[in-house]
Amino acid sequence: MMSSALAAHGPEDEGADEAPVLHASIYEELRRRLITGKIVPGVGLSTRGLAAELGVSQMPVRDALSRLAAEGAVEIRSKRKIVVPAMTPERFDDLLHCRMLLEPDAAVQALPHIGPAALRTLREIDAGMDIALETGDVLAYMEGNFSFHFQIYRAAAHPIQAQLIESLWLRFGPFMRVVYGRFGTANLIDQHALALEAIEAGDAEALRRAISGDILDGMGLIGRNSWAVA
Amino acid sequence: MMSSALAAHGPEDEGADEAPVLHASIYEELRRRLITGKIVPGVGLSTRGLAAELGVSQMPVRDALSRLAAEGAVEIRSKRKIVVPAMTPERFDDLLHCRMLLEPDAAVQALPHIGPAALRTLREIDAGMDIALETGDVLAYMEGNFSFHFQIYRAAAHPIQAQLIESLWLRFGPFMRVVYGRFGTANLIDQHALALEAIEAGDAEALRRAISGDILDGMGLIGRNSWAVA
DNA sequence: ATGACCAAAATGAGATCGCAGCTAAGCTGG
DNA sequence: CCAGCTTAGCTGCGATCTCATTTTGGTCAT
Repeated sequence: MMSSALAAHGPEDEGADEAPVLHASIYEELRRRLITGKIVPGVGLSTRGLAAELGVSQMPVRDALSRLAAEGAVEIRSKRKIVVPAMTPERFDDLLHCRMLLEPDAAVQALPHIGPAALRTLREIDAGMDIALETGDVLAYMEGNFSFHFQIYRAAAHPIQAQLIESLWLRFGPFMRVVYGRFGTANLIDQHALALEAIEAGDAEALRRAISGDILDGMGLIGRNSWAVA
Repeated sequence: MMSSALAAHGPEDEGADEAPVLHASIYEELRRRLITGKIVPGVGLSTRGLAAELGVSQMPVRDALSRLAAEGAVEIRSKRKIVVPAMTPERFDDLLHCRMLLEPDAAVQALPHIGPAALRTLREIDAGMDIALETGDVLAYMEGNFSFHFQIYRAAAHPIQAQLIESLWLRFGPFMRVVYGRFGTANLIDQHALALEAIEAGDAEALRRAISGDILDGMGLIGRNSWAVA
């Protein structure tokens, strides 16, 4: 049962030795579910439940959840409860603030390292997102969005910075899923076109503005008023 | 045997329920050792060894190491080795870059929330650091430095940002220990005085400059040439 | 009908055991 | 005496079991 889910074993950050470690696979799978919003805030995760669902024992699940807890993606509340933290206005501000600090800069740092091949990949991802927008496929849109941004960020020679940004996405992914699910993806503009132009032109400042705009647009869409979801 | 080490159970980030969870204690203990540089890069950690040393079984140690690995503090070499990653010029640049992005801003954000009591605490910490500098107590100096910075950062209402910064300190702590141990602490100037003045005056820009200067001074001391340590 | 309380199910944490892989010491054959 | 191989001891990973505690559902008293 788990084979299908874990087969999509996303590219590892460190391209080192790829040992088929089970807990790493579980971690990747859960991380994917969080970033793409397959797991929404408030749901209770249980080691036994996930273990049964993925066909392994509790142990790898525990390791994976432990890692996710360290990254703030899940919260091991008091005792006997592991939940995806609910979004609050303060938390949202915090996340948005950090994103604005790290992501535009990461894009600018990456700019010199984006070659023609990477640019082509970016265009493909963007095209896929357009389709997802039209068909209203929220999951595909979020996956594409993630791929687009990190295709850029990972091009920079700053893996730690990229990792920090990832941990941010891990935290707001579940929440954005809820937002998109409520508002739909119809209103979303394709902010990536500006970024692509800036990359092609090699214009660092334009790229910075494009990424900043994308972040503010995507997260600003929420309006700071709709916190009923918890 | 572990009781003495684990008794110093640093204040948890989330001031929630303080459940005496064993793996959390182990995590705190190891984290403290890393930030204060008690564990130097390159040493091989083993779950069984640490478990025996701390008087627990492998499991809590595994959880703790798993968390630390997630934060990049330790590296689980796919085959049978857990090590503290060695510092490289690229890694160092990456870390320094991230610090400069996050920390000065965090200090500025925190400025309005630093009351008289917190300021007094900061002065006490600074005084302790002066003593540590004179006596050449590297460990006390690093502990004080950590306390000083995070007393500021944690005052801001941005726990996520503070957590990101912590993960950065976790990564360069072991390395700085080696550097201080080699160069001594005699050359270190007390950059914190400027920060204290800025805080007292409520001058955001001065505080930003002070923190930036402190980071560049402390890490720039290395000179980018002394990478023989591995 | 409602609220308090108790017991059973469920959960996370920890311990113990077994496994596969690597390392290094020790042995054997030349 | 040295080169090459074998083997025994670590290693981290995963499974299974136990336990204390929390949660929850149902029941009984008011």
